[in-house]
Amino acid sequence: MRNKNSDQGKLPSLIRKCWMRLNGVFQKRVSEVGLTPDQYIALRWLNERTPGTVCQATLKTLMFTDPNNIAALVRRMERLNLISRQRDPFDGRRKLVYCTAKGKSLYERAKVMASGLEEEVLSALGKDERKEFTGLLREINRHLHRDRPAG
Amino acid sequence: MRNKNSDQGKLPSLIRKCWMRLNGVFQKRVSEVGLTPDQYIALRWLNERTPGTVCQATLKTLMFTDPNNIAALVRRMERLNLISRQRDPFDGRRKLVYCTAKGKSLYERAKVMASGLEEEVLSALGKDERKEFTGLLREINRHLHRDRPAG
DNA sequence: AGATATTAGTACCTGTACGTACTACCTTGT
DNA sequence: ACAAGGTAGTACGTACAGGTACTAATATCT
Repeated sequence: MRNKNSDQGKLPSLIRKCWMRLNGVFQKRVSEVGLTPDQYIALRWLNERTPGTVCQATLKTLMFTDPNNIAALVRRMERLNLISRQRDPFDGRRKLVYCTAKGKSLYERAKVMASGLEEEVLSALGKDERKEFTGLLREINRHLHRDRPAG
Repeated sequence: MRNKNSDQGKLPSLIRKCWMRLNGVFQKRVSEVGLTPDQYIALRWLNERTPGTVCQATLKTLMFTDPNNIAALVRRMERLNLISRQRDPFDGRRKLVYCTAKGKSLYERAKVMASGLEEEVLSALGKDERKEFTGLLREINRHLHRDRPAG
């Protein structure tokens, strides 16, 4: 039973390593065209939604993060001229986010670079294992979504 | 075939969410005794190794991160009096890291708080699914470990 | 002994995660 | 019309991830 200590905290450690490595590979790919992973993800959503329908709160939901992080991300992207922002004329609280021509150009190039990454990662697994794995991830995510202890 | 857009980039997104939520729950637990997740992990290794045998490079390896992050982590922990550092008298390059009494005390309390988290997370899965899941994670980790594209 | 390479650690930079506290705006209730 | 509550966004602080560039100490080769 006593597995020495290399297996202590197996699951958090494994998921942490998995995420960090996956993000690292992803970052290396998209950084070749001058984007970070999150910038790429944000641009992807902006290019998949009708322009003028995405505000920062929408991005927050789509990207599973905080208003906080979105604000910082969007500010950096605006500084890099990847996106532009303006107040929603129909709701003065909202700031609509628009992808610039430069943003779209980098996104299209990054898409080529990044495409196939998921396939490569999953290529470590067999056909059946892929469905099994993503299914288990979803279950854990659902479970963690409800686990709000001692908030 | 066209799954709308909610499933775009499934795997990175799923692993990201899984890691972030897991870390979030973990953080809530250990923060109740005044530690961050990484501080807890560092203290765990320090308390499992013979004192005087752990330098920052060792921690780097154990925690799967950079000298960079270790330096910052260890500096914060030293400032909080959780650990102390001194040069290895036998190798002047190394800085040995020691857990203080305060660090050990917080670690012991956090261990109680944090223990059972993995069990709770895995409780989303059945007995057989657990082994399956951790096995698949290991495979992907091994695969990503070799995937060093366009470094 | 002296030049070179390797290893441990640091400093500085950007980017991301998340907490609290705050402003600006919309909506609702009285 | 005005107060109360909810929502969108910001500012500030701390912590973590990772890049480059640098110092210091050790090891090696000549």
